[in-house]
Amino acid sequence: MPSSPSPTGRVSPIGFSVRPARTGLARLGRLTTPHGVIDTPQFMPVGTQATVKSLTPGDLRATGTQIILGNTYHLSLRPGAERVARLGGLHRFMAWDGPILTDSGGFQVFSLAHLGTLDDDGVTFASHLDGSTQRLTPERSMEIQELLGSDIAMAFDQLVDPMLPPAEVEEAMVRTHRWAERCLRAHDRPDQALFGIIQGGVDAGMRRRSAAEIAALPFDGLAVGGLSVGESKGQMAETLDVVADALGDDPRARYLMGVGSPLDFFAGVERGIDLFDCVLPTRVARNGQLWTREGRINMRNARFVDDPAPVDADCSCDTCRTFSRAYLAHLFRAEELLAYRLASLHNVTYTLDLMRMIRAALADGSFESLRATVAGHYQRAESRPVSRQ
RNA sequence: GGGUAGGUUGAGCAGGUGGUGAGCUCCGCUGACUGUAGAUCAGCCGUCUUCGACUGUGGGGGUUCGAUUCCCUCCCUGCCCA
Repeated sequence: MPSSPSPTGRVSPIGFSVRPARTGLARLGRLTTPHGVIDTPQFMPVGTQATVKSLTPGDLRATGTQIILGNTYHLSLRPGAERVARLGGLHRFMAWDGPILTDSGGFQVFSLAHLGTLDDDGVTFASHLDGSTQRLTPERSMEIQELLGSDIAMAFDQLVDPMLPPAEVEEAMVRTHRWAERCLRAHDRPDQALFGIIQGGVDAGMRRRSAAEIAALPFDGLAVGGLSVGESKGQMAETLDVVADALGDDPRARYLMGVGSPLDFFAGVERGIDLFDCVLPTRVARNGQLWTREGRINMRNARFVDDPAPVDADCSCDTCRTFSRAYLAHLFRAEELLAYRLASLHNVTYTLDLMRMIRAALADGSFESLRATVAGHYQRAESRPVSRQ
C-alpha cells in the first residue's frame, strides 16, 4: 500500500494523499511511510544525534510525535553510519519505531562552513569532534542515509546566506541542482523515500527556477530549504508564495525545512506546506523558554519562583499536569537535569498540539480565527513590559 | 590576656610598599535562539542626570598638597599560646 507512482514514474515507498483545505493554498493530507502514517500539516521534532534531546521515545509518543528528524552529518561522525547499520538501523538503535526523516548534512555545510571547503564535487571539512578530515558528497550522503535506514532521506544540498551577492546564491543553487541529480542516481534503497530541496535564496526568479528544476526530478517529496536563516518574515512569505506558484498542483508532499516558531506554521500552512521541522521548541526549552497559551515565558524569570500555577493550564502534557511554574523555576536555577526534560516535553507537546489544532481548523474553516488567537498570545508576550517593578 | 594573620562592591577573591582599586569568578537580573559544534550565548550586576560622572579598601583620628598605602586608636574574624 505505501507504493504509489510519482509524477515521473518512479515507484515511491511512501504514499501521500492530500486534499485542499479552504484556506489559501493550505491542504490536509496523510503521508504513509514504512514506519507509520503522518497527518499533515505536521511538525517533526529534531533528534540530531539519534535522540530528541532529553526525551525518550515514550515521551515522544506522549507528545503526539508522529515523525522525527535525524542527521547524516552527526551520526556519520558518531557513532558512525556503518555501526548504526550493524546494530539494526536507526529505528532499532534509538528504539523509535515511528517514521524518521534524515537530513543530508547540507545544513552543516552552511552552519559549519568555517570548518570546511566546498567544491563542485562535495565538501571537505574538519570534524567538529576531533578535527579529523571528513568528506561528504551527494553519493556519500545517500550511502549514509541508506545505512541509517530512515523512511525519508534528503538530497544533499548547499544553502547559503540569502543576503550574499546574487551570483553566490545562484552558484549554490546550481550546485544544489547538480547534486540533486547525483543523489537520485546514487540512491537505491527501495524502502526509503528521497526528497529534493529547492534553493535560490530570497530571489523570486531563482526560487522559481529552482522549484521548476527540482520538481522536474523524480523525487518522492519536495522541500524548501535555505529559509529562516536571517531573512525577514516578509521575505520568507514572499519566497513561499513564489515556490507555491511554481509548484502549482504538484501532488507531492512539501516540506519547509528548519521552520519554525508558532506563527511561522500559519505562514507556511497557508502557502501549501505539509511538513515542518525545527530545533526551536527543544532548544529554547533547554534555555528556559516555554511556549504557552499566554505567550512565551522564561522560567528563569524571578516572577515565577513563587508561582504555583502550571506552565500552561490548558496543556495536557505531564509537565503541566504535574508540576508548578515555581518548581520548574527552581529546577532551572539549580540546573537540575529534569528541568530540560520537563521543558522539552512541554514545548514539543505544545507544538504538536498546535499542529493538531491547525489541522482541525483547516477542516472546519477556522484557520484565521486560530491564527488570530495564537498571534494574540505572542503579541501579548512581546508587549509585556520588560521590567515590572 | 599575649601573639599572629586578616577585614576590598550579595558571596569568594585579585590588586594595591603616598598620586590610575568598579578587575575576576559565582550568585542575581534580563534578553536571544528557526534542516542543533548550543542544558548555549549575550548584556547588566555600588550610585547617578549612564558615549560620562560620582562614591567606595572595617570605624574614628593623625601626618600629607594628596592616604587603600604611613602613624595612633577602637571594633570584628581566623589561628596559636596562656
